Amino acid sequence: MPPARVRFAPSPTGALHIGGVRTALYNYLLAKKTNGTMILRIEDTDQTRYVPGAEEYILKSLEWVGIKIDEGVAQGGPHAPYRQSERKAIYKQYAQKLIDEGNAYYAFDSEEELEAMRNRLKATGSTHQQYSATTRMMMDNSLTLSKSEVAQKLAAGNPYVIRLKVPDSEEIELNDLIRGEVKVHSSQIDDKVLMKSDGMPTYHLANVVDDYLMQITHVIRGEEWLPSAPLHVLLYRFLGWEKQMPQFAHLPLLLKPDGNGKLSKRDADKAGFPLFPLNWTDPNTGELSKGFCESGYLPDALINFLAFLGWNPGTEQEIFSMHELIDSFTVERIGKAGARFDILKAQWYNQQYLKAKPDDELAAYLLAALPSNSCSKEKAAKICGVLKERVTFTHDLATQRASSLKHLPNTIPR
RNA sequence: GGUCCGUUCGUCUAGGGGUUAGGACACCAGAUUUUCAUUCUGGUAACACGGGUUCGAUUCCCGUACGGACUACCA
Repeated sequence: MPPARVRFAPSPTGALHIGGVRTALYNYLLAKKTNGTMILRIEDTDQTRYVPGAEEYILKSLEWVGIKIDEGVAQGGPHAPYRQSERKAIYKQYAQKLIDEGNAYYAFDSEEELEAMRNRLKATGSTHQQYSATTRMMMDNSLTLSKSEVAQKLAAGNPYVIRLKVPDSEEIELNDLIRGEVKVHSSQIDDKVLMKSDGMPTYHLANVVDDYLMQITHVIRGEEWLPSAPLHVLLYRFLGWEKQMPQFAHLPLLLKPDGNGKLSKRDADKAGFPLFPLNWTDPNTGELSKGFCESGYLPDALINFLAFLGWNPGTEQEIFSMHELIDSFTVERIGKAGARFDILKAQWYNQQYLKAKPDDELAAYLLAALPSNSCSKEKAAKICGVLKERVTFTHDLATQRASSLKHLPNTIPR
């Protein structure tokens, strides 16, 4: 397989969800498997949702779990900048091209007008209330306005968005590596906003432009993007990039441990397990969310557990180092169905990894929990050597000490 | 509501037209361990339902049910 160029493209709106870590992991595994490149791109086109510190948090989290970035905001690369807010001019240019070639148009409708349109449609019993081929000619845009009216509005600085002109009747097909052929009729897709009135692109435009420019070969992302994938196919076509279009792989979602639905912060809190790699304090609410790291999980155990949520090697081996994962990974073996998040299994993995760790490595965890200089390195390693058989979390090394030690042979230091 | 996606033990999953449907977590029982933990052995437990196709379907096709995602100037 030729070297893959893949990207993980989170938006800095808060802590990195564990599902995002898995998405990053699968991307990383494919990159390393093919001797390819792992790219980190920050999708910060929504200024209203920007959360300070989130980008640094994402970087630190990926580093902690052992996902190394080849190109990205921190290390740069041939396609810099890797932050979308710094690439505004690029998107504008392609949006213009789409307009010039008749594949996109200016729309001046206010929020109230859009709302009114939806209500009107709803009243007639229409199944979907969309800005689309059936409604666009009733709206305030460069398709309905004369050339001079449009020029005038533009010159006057009236707020506008740029919308994609979706063909009214056409079957759009795409081949997903996980799901096979997926077909969607263009009448089901609305005239998505490509450029917002603040001059920023939406995800749809930015993602297609960047993936093309950065020569991405595989787009591995969450299933929530599957419905809009045909729209992206349309964009590749209109931009003349169909031949360079990356291959798509839409990952099944991580589900709640009990019942159904997307795994959320709330479920994690309820069940008493972390949902983020590292501790995260929301800068707005001041609320602290626990991380796997601070909860006593080892990064390689977490990775092993996560890899197996939706993927398996087809053998009966359960314990895989990152290196082994890279060796045996293929996108073809990713499952189609969502996987429930079973924290008990994560704990089992953690215990297995803890047991397998060298004593002196474990000693660092114990020492960190003890008052400084209260215990020598050698002594700590010895204690860990005995304790590691009976603990699940790194912090158990310190807390289990007193209660367990009295049952142990006298040969080890107290 | 509409569109799309999905469905094998409680959970993660292997498998695939003819199998005792395999493994792991969890659970239960026993053994080892001066208690606990570890370890070992064994056990309970699954092809959502209905129609086709076929000599034969859990596996292929079509429906149904159920679940999920999407349906923003959010990603």
